[in-house]
Amino acid sequence: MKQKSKTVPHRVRGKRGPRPRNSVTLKMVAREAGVSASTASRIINRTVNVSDELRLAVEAAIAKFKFRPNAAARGLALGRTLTIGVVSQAMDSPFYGEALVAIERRLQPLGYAPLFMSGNWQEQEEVRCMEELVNRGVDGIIMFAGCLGDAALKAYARKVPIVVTGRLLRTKGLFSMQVDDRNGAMLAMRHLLELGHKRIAFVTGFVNHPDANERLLGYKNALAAAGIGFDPQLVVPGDFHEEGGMRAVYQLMDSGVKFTAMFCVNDQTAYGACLALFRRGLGVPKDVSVVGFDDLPASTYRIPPLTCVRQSVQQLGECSAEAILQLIAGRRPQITVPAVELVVRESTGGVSR
Amino acid sequence: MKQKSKTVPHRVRGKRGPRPRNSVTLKMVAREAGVSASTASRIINRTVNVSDELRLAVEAAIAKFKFRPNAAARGLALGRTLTIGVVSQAMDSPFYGEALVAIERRLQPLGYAPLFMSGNWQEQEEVRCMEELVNRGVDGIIMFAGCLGDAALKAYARKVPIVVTGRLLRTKGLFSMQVDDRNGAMLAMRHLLELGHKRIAFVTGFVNHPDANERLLGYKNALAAAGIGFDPQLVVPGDFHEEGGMRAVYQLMDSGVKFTAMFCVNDQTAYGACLALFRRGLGVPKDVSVVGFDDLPASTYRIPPLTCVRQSVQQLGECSAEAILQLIAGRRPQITVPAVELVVRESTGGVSR
DNA sequence: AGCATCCCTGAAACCGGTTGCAGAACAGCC
DNA sequence: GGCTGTTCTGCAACCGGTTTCAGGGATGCT
Repeated sequence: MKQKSKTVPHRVRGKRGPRPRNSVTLKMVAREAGVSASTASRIINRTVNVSDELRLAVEAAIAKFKFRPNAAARGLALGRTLTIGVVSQAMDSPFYGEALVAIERRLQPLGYAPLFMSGNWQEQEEVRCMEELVNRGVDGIIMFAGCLGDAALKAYARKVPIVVTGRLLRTKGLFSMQVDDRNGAMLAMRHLLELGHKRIAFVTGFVNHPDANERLLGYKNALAAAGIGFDPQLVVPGDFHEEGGMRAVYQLMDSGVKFTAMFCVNDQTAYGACLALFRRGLGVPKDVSVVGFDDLPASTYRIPPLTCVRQSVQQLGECSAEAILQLIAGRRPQITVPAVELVVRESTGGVSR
Repeated sequence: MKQKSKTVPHRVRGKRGPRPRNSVTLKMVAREAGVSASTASRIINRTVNVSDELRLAVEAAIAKFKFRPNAAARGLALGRTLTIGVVSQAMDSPFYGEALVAIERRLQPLGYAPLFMSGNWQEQEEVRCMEELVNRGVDGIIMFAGCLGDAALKAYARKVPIVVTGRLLRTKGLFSMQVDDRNGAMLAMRHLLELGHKRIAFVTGFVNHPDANERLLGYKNALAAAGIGFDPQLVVPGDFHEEGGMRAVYQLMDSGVKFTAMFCVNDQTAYGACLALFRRGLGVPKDVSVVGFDDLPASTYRIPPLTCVRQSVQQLGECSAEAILQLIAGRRPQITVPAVELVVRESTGGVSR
């Protein structure tokens, strides 16, 4: 009768794998040092005390082979990948660049690496990013704004810690932070009002974008506080980019509305607005004062340098990195959101006509 | 006598691991579908033909559980992580942003995700990035410029495919591409010369930066071709940023050298130069013509819009992504480096004084 | 019927780490 | 010496996939 071979162990494969594995493994280091892999691992991670002799031997072997533990294996064993997913909307936007750098800098000394992905302001793409990040087993996710629904976000938060900006949300495993857009807008408006402007246009962003809405609210509040009536004709749509700013100016001027100042939903919009004014022969701030929002690095070097509301994107990045770390550590983040402030430069002046 | 317990199998641990593993595993899917993990794996990867019945069962189970394979485990088993490391110098630089987006877009449909890290123009940091990326087992690395030595780069290329820009190097597993800086500089200079400028300043970058050197060479060649003597006083150092451009203008003007046009090593330098000229009461292009290099998105919206040499950073990103994919596939990349071209806008004009 | 093939499928080895458990070595104390 | 405690170390299980190998069933051919 043929014997069942169930219990016969497999022959060890001679060589395998689609690609040559030329990297140094823990086992090789351990053998070189004359210890077992477990001991070597413990020495590397300082999990327990080990005799000096062995420790030195292992360290020597590590140095000799330039051994660096395989991140995938470690991630698999530990259930942590030392990776933080970061979903921004467009990495080429000067707005996000700063934040990403700040995150990277904060994370790097702790061994964490950021994995950046772009949502491009499309819910579907944001979902793709989130799924991908979860599959890759990131230890946490930082999400900048975005159109993903609150409910979906909360669902993800049950699988992995999440820090989100641009909205306020309370759930376990999620921390949200929002800059004070409304207050920022009021700072800008108060500045223009103090300069004597009464006809102030507002170039907004996409319809229903929360940031834009908040800033519009600040615009209205400031007008009301100054006793100036709200004129819907002075509010025109933009797209958060230069093009939108240009179109907005053309639309305003073509409609015949009078205005002596503009408050733009963000700096890029202001850049476009300035160019359109220039094209129509109007000077900034001689004929029209312009205020932006963000304080991008480039704003300092515009001609003229742009007056704007500063929200420190760098600080925002630092804070979100800090928050995700605390969330991962199981603590509830104690973070103060960076304040907005007005930076007066040379794109604003008194009323001249 | 006490029996040796070597052969007694360990008791299965009840629960372990520092964090709860709440994710769906292949095994769960397989059990649900009534097949083994091996079969499920094969179905997912389409490794072999499987009866329709089983395939449908497995697909149903996957859908039911929303199963997505754990990337770390897959990476460990396959030896590939579907991750491409990208070392840029500063992610907040508008220059790199575009390239990164292009890379992401090219890689995404293939399941690859880019892992971005910043070298900050420091050899030591670049080494850190490379080490980290290698440890993480990325399938390939794209490196933008940088100060890492050629020898070191070649050494890394023996462990992982590398695409590098900004230098020319030939080794196995490495592909390099360089935009034609010299030719670009000559385009810019020819334009200024044709406008009648004879006293043209050049604001360079860091000393010994290869790009800056190449562009300086183009500057000299163009002058020589036009029969104009080279005046070292017209060449001043910058730093590739706005600040450097400003300092350069001040230095030029304070030294009393006469010039009617400036060629700047990159757009950001030109922005700074324009601002400094503005500060000193000089108009662009009325008093001084300015040409940049890069054609950053912002250049279109400067006042006046900047004339510059365009190197399509986006194309550069696409090409490098394409190249690394081909390299990973074991082919030698067939890539044509994007050409440089002159984009004439409004920061250049005829000589007025 | 007898035998070689081919197609599917599952058990188990393997990727490269971490870690629970037990055993060895050694010290301290009665 | 005998016994208890520490401290250190190694075996082997485990993370969650992929893949080799062998075996069972169906089929083709003589």
